Amino acid sequence: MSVIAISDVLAGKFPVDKEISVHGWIRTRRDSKAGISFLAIHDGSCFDAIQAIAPNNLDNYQDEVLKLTAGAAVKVTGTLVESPGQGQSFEIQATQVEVLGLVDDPDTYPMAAKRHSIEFLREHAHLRPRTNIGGAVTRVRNSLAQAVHRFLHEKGYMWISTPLITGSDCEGAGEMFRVSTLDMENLPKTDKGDIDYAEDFFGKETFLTVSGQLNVETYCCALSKVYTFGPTFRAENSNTSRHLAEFWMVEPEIAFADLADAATLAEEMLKYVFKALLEERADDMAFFQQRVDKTVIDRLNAVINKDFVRMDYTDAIEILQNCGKTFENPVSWGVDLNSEHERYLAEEHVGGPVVLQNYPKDIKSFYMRLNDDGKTVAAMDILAPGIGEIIGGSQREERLDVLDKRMGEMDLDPADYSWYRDLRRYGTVPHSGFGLGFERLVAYATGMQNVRDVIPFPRTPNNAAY
RNA sequence: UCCCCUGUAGCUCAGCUGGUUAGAGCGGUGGACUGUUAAUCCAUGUGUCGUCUGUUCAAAUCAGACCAGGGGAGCCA
Repeated sequence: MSVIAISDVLAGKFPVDKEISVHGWIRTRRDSKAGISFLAIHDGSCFDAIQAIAPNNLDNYQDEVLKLTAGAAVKVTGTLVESPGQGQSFEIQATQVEVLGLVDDPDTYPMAAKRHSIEFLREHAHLRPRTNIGGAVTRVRNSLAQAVHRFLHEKGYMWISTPLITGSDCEGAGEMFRVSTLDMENLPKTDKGDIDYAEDFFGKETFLTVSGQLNVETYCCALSKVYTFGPTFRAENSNTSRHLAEFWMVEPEIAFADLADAATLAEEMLKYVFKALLEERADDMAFFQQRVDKTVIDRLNAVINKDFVRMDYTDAIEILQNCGKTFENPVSWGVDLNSEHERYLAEEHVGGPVVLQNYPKDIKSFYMRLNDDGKTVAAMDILAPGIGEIIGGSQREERLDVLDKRMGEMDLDPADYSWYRDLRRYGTVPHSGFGLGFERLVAYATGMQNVRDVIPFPRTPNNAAY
């Protein structure tokens, strides 16, 4: 039989006075001496639970219905009716309440019908999705992911499945996790006494990817408009509310495009996905507005309706130097901006997302295109109020001689990048792209303060439970 | 990795200038009441006081180490 979603029932997609069945988990049970019990049942399909009325003449009323507690699983069959009570439009007059699974110890069931701290929920990641906040985050995350794919698909971008296991130890974006099948208790050694990775699964050292960018550039230089959207891994010892060891990243790559094209695509994408979110998940967003961040909906609407400010790094330095504020870290041309600087620019000076671009070459990666001034590269960061850097991107260096020179300056061995260099040897073209940290996007869109609470099973230093 | 804060009942916390049987709210359980909305009212509290070591006649309370969580910083997405 097909299972009916509670979201469809509450949306009025089923005729009243007809029999239906719903499946789900009990949120609360309230008993009335009028001879009925009220069951609030949720199935995750929407924010709201549906109310079922269980009369005390059900066969299993005493033995089972009265034992239902938060978290128990049920199938309820009955007549869909318009609710005479306040707070819901429809409810089910149950003729049958089938108990699929009770909670064996309600006293210690972690997700009791009460407020919990966000940290407590995080430590019960397997039960967290049953809560209002866990369900809402999950639905918003899904809505945003689908909107990202839809937006890029409609724009003609092709989704490229770049590898998670990489043989290049030089992706240049942080510490990497090693992938190996060697016996760590008994490592094979070469004559020189080093670990012999020729004995390893791939016959060489391999790692989990820190970015799909270098790989997706190869497909960009063949299919023109491409993107990756998948997990990435960084073995950095980062303990912040903005970093994960395993996180998801959206990385579009556009051929025949400059930095401004990439910034435009990023801006259009953010506007598109936030608009889709507000339309698709009004119920969840109302919850976040009420309980998590009073400004979240206004903030998203501001992003949708305002043009992003674009600002050169050089101008940003001037603004920071002349703003009259004293920063812990002094500002001068050539320094990398700190959180406090980025926050001032996005939150106070602009009051919205800002595209910072054309950074000094010395603080950016080798593959970013050198500008004509010889001092800066065509790189951009999009800074969002409250969360900081949400997007990082650049125009890629397409000139082989300049690329080689930059690699030389940064002590990188061109031999390690032979296939990447080939793209510049065989029909090279200007191209640009960016990376969007998906968890940061979800955090920004919900008002959640910590990316660990917007990914189902967060991976952070010392934490890989579940 | 660095700085700061925290770790007491299923959960959120109080207690901590060391001193008899460690408390409250919520949850749960029992009852009352009610077409109820995490309802209301009454009753119900034996928990390695994060772990280990030390100081002391005496440690939840003081000290040290360690572990865990949070906030900030750095790295970045």
